[in-house]
Amino acid sequence: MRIGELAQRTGTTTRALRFYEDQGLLTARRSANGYREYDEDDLQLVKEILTLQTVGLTLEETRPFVDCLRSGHETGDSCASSIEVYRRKLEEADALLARLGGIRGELAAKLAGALARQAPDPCVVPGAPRP
Amino acid sequence: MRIGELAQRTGTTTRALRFYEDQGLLTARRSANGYREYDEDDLQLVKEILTLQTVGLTLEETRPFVDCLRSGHETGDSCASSIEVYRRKLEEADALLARLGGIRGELAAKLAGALARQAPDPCVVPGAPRP
DNA sequence: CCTTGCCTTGACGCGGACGTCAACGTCTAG
DNA sequence: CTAGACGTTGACGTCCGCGTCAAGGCAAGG
Repeated sequence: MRIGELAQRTGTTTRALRFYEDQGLLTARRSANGYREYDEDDLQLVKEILTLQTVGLTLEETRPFVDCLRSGHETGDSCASSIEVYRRKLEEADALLARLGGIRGELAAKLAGALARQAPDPCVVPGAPRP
Repeated sequence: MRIGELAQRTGTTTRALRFYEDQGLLTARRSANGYREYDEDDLQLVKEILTLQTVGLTLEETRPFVDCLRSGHETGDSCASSIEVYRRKLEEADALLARLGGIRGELAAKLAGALARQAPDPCVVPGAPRP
């Protein structure tokens, strides 16, 4: 298949696919007229990349998975380096969750403080009919 | 005080302060030689900006707080528009936490799956002495 | 006088993942 | 023959919050 079809079947854009090629993640045979030609393996590879993107991996981080698929494994995460990336990203996610949770708390506190200052009466819920 | 001192007392850089000025968040009087001159109000204003940054607001989103301080209020969050920003960011944080939690779960599942495929024997912990 | 350290403006760089445009070749249907 | 849909490469734009020069002016100490 050509690039347009691959883009459509994977739900991405031709621009993205060419970009992946630039980054060395995707390679393409060329037909006589210079058009890129892809097969089912490429389809799987792109799907893998896109799936990994949705769970927060950068393109660089998908490289081990791509290499793993290229070296004949059935899944991209059959190799130790891929699993290592999973571990790292899991740690990153946990760290981010912790930070974000803290931030959420600070935000909530700031909001509460501002509301308290705005309406210093603690017994009346906002939306009082008469000032 | 001049820009270097302001930067030092707020824990930021002169470059950042000039950038804030570019964005219209900070204004400075000029002394005879063209140097920027700041007062204590500016110090508070910059501190407010930096604090808001740490809780995830973009510079653009700090603008209501800055305007609020400029219009004479004691705190930047004394105005309705600032409070509205708090609310929005709180919602954003919650949405992000939810997404990130989901992602974390997917990552954990992928890792577990990969490990299971790697060592199909569920009774032996990794690190077996003999293959 | 010279050096040092502060200040000025302006302009480009970065990371990430593409979008968008230019300017063109190619294939297919009518 | 021509229009339209597809493909090609290359290069610059986007967002954000500055960092990092470059190329100087200004003030104070020795």
